[in-house]
Amino acid sequence: MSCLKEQNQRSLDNGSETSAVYSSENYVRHLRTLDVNIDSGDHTDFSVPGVMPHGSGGEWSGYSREAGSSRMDHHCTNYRFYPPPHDAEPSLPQYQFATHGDFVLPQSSPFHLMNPSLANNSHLSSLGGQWSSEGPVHSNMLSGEIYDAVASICPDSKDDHGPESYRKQETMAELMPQNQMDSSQSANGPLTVYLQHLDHQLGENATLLSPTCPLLACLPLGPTTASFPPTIWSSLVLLALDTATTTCLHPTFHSLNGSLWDSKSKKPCNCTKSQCLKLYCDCFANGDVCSNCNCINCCNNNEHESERYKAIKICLDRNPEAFRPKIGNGKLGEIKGRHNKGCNCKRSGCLKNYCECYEAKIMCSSTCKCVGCRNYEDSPERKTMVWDSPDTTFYKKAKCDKDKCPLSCITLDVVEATCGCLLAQAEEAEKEGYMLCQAEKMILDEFGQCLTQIVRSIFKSTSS
DNA sequence: GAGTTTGAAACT
DNA sequence: CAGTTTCAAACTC
Repeated sequence: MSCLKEQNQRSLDNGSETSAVYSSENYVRHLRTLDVNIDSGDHTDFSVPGVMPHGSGGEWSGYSREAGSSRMDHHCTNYRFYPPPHDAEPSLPQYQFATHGDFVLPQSSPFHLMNPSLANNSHLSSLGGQWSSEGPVHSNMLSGEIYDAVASICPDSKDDHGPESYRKQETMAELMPQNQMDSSQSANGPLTVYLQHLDHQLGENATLLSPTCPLLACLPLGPTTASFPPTIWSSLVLLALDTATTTCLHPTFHSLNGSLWDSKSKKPCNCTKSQCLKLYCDCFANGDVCSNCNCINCCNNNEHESERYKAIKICLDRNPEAFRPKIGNGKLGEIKGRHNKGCNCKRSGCLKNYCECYEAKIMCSSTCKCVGCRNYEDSPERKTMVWDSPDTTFYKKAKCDKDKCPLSCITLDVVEATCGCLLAQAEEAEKEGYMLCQAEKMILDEFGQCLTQIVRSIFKSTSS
């Protein structure tokens, strides 16, 4: 525990990019090496050491200690992560050290947490390292991994976690005594209320984890897994979500409770046919709701939450990285980045704003598949570009924007490290058998300490 | 401002 | 996965 905390602390201190991760994607990658088909159609379920399937209609296939094999049951779409049994020797090459670039957690997007497919793919991680038999190490997590990590803390992987127990599992609201629920809501603040409101809005049409309360249902709650108080789980997840959504993971993101960014500065869209619910719409693609736009039949607003979330889910199902910023960050301190996907320009020479690289004021890279590109380092045309000099508007603007937003130092690493600290605190509280209120206080205290350090860093960076 | 061009996203 | 269609922004006149 202390090691974990130290590690996260280091990450907070220096924003290290590499840290220990036991993630679902690593697990899935490993499964691929075992020729286990985990991407067969709409229904994906698998059963492997340490993984607890859950969902409706699925037969619990469990972990075969004898064979150590994986079996597919194509009935449900969800799975859960649990630490592998202590007596299960890691027969697999294990993997812990993962690096990744930036990712995006769309504004008010519970789907990242709810949709395990996000954890199945995307974000390449390097392999290597050792299996952590004592459970997962939570650090440097992606949003999907936060879900997995939260689920994986639960040390209880007994056989009584079959589908039946999950089917019978009540939602948090049903599970908790009313007084606890109330205090939980007030403690978790508007985000909880908002998400519950969303759950309610989605109702039976929701294609998420639970027909009743999708977000809350993704938590490992239930009569037989109650070793951890429900409010802790919810606090952790919601806190992680809240933390992520209120930081600068994406420059255009707005927090649920208000905008860190001036939405008025957002460029208005002019969509006519997409209802602003497809990635054609820049607002939607950037995780923004439309405001002051010129769009027609817009559904990308708070009045159409349900449609909006369904659209988000469709996009994420199609491409888990759909809302990832197209321009990845460069190295620390650099202004320029790199187009994650690369452009495919054919006629513009990548010297017009049709080109996403050019539009982002960056050079094309090996990732691009453009034809006749003139947007490269030594291109004569590029050398005359207005944004090529540090004295140009672009550079001035970039610096200005950075100065304007001291929160830009809240990087993904910092968010992840914070989440890691909170999870570590939760683990410790559980281990020590603290009462619910004590555990909550510990986590909140930890969060306060994290925030203090972040604020210190901000003051440090802005004063220098 | 209307029409054209362009390339990303969506679809088949 | 490649080809085609749809879409909205960028561009031109």
